[in-house]
Amino acid sequence: MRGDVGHVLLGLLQWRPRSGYEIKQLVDRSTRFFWAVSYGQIYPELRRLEKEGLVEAESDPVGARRRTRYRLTEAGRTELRAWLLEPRAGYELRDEGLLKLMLCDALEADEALAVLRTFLADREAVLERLYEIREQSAPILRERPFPSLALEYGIEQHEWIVEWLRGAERRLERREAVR
Amino acid sequence: MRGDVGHVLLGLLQWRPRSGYEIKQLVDRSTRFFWAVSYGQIYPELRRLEKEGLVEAESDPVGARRRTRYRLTEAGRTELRAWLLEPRAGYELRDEGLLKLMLCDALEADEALAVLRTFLADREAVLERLYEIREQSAPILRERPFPSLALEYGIEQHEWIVEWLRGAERRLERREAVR
DNA sequence: ACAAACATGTAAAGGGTTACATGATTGG
DNA sequence: CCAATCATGTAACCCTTTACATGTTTGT
Repeated sequence: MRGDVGHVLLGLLQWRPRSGYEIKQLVDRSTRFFWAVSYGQIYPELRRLEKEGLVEAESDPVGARRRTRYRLTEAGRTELRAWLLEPRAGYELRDEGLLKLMLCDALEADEALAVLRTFLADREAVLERLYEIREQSAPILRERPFPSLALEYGIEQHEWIVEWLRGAERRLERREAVR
Repeated sequence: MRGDVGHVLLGLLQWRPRSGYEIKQLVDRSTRFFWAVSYGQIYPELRRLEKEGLVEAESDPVGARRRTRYRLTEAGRTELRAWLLEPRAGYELRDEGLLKLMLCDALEADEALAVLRTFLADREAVLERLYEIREQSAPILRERPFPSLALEYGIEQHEWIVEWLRGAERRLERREAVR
C-alpha cells in the first residue's frame, strides 16, 4: 500500500458501508482539514481494495441510478488495525499564511499588517466552518468518541491560532517590536 | 509562476545572495516546518528565476569548487512584494497522527492510548527541534522580526499541541469518556 | 588517507488535483 | 421543466520526492 488513501478509506468504512460518493462527502466534513482525498483517488482505490479483499462491494441502486456501497471485510479490519498501530505519525504542512508572514521583512509595517490580517481571516473562516460541522454532526459525534476528539482538537487549536494572531495583530498595530 | 517554489526562493534571497545549497540549508532550519523545498526544485527554479530577470547569478567559487550565488533584482523584489500582498493564504495539512486518532474507534482503549502516545512523541520531537533552532539562530533572529515571529508562532503552537495531547492522554488513561 | 561536508544537478517515479464526461433522480 | 444533487469515473497535468551522479574541500 503506497500512499495512505487506502487506509483512510478503510478507516472511514469502519462504522458502516458507504459508496464512493458518500465517502467523499464524509471526507469533506471530517478528514479534509488534515487529510484531503479527491474523487480521482477514491474510485480507483476502492476497486483496488476490493481486489485485495479488504472491502466487499454491494450493489445498492436507487431506481435506475446505480450505487455501489463498500463494506469492510475482516481482512480489511485487520489491516486497518495494523496500520493504526504502526508507530508512525507523519506530518506535512503547506501554510502560505505563515510562509508570507515569515517573509514580511520585505514590506512596510502597514503592508505586513495586511498580510497578517489575511492570515487571520483565513483561520477565522476555518474555525467557523468547524463550528458548523460540530453543530450539524452533533448526534453522530455523541456516538463516536474519537472523531469527536479529533474535532475538538481541531476547534480548540484553531481557537488558539486565532487568539495568537489577534495578539500579534495588536502588537503590529502599535508598531511594537514584534519580538 | 505556477507553484510557489519561486516565491519562496525570492523570499529567502531578500536578506542576502545565497547559493542553491545555502538556500536548502536555510529551508531546513526555517520554512521546512510549514513549506518544504527539495534540491530537485531549487536548482531548476533558480535558473528559471534568472531567465525571468528576478534574480542575478554571481559566480563565487571556493578554490576549484564552483559556487553560484543568486541575488534578488529590483524586479525580483517587486514580484516578491506583489505576491506577499495577494490576499490568499492557502493551507494544506497531512497529519497522520490526527488521522489515526480520529479512526481509533476501531481499537481497544489501550491500543488507542498507544496511538495517542505516538502522536504526542512526534510533536514533542518537533518542539525540541524548534527549541534547538531558536537557540542556534538567536543572533540572526534578533535582526529579523518576521522570521522571529514565525518561529515563535511555531514554538508556542507546538507547546499548545503537546499540552493538549497530554491532557487527552490523561483522560484516556483514566478511561474517561473522551468527550 | 578518509569521512564529512560543500556544491550542483537530473531522471524517474509517485502522488494528488483538476477538469471533464456521463447519466439518473429529486424538489421546486 | 429546470436546477441541484446523486453517482461514477478517467485522463491530463502538476508538483514533489527520491535516488543517483559527479566532483571539491576541509578537518581529523
